[in-house]
Amino acid sequence: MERLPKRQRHQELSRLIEENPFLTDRELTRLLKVSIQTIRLDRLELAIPELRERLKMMAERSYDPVRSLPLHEVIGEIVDLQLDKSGISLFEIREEHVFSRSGIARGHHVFAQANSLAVAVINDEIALTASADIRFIRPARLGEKCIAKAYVRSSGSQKGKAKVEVFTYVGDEMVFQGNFVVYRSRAAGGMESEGGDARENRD
Amino acid sequence: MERLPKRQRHQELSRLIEENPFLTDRELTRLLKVSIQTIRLDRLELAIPELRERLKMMAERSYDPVRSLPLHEVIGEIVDLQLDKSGISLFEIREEHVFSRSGIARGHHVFAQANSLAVAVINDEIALTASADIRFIRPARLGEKCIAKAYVRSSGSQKGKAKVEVFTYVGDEMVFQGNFVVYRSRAAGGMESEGGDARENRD
DNA sequence: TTCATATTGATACCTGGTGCCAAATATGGA
DNA sequence: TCCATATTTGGCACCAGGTATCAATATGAA
Repeated sequence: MERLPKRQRHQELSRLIEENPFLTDRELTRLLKVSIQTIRLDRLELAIPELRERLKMMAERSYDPVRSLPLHEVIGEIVDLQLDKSGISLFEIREEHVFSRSGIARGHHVFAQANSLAVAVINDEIALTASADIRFIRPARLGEKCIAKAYVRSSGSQKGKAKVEVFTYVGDEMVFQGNFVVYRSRAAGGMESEGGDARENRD
Repeated sequence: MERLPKRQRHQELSRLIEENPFLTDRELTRLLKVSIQTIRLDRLELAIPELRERLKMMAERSYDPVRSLPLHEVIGEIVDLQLDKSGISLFEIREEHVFSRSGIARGHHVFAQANSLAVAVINDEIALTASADIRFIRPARLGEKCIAKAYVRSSGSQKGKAKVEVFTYVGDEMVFQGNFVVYRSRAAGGMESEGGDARENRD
């Protein structure tokens, strides 16, 4: 029965569309040397939508305000949080975080994870980084999972500044260490801000 | 002649499509209470492409590997660069960078601009942030344009560590100040990396 | 009224498909 | 070899969301 050619074509078709979603069925006929009906049967079996649907999905994804604003979110996934005490977050170094030629993470991403966590761990309506003293112990590389641990060293309880120490590890190797001073305020005091902010660090 | 209704409709049409590019002409007829031909004449005059073209453009923009990985790029636009001496970059605080309730920029974005610039200003194949001592003088707010100025204080010429001082201003107010220590290396020395990286900070 | 601009209608045609049915063409096994 | 099944191809009607073009009406100002 030799089903392989068909399966191979399916693989090839999937690959082609994945690497260039802008291909029409007609263009695919030229690439795969089969009729346009076959292409369409194949797409049907593989549940690959037509060109226009693919473009629409891409447009929607890029238009989705949540997805299109990844920077807005807390960097890293917070897996443990004891307010005013400690917190842990995970962050995987992906393609978009590294220098492409070396696979080493750009420093601000590692910093962003630590900073997000330092702010999140403070139990107050407003929490803003005031200053930080940081060290990149060794580079974090593509694919590595960074575990950041934050400890509140002096909270000042209700107002003023809190000191938060953050250590980031890959496995048992420390890659980053930082001492953060975080402004905290329940009302519109401290710095020049108003509105509750600390809460949105926990979303 | 009362041309206003037409111009108003044009304005309204532009606004509607801008805020929802997924509208078909037929949906627009319902919103603007004119015939579909009028909608199409209007689009023609305003040079607004048809729905499918709009979706395709959006898909292409989001598919562009450079644009689709905004985190990968240097944060901020580098407007002046004298290698091993100084550099200036611009960065506008946008919706996606702030705490939504207060409109204050998350610290790591301001840091990212400074860090990107500190690394970019180093004229070497590899440049990685080793440590930094930073202060957030006052919060940067939505809509503000941050101007970061970096000065290389001690370059160590060929290898080792360089000190870079970065000051970020909004207008003439300083919002951030940081002292960066940047590893530099032409070969695979210094830290544990290889491959040329400094070059890609200038792309 | 008359003239110019705006708007609407109508029709043919386009791309990139879907859906369905039938025919042609492998392909493999008894 | 022949048959059954799988696979591929062809053909036709139809669809959305348009473009292009020509004609028919408003509408409003001089």
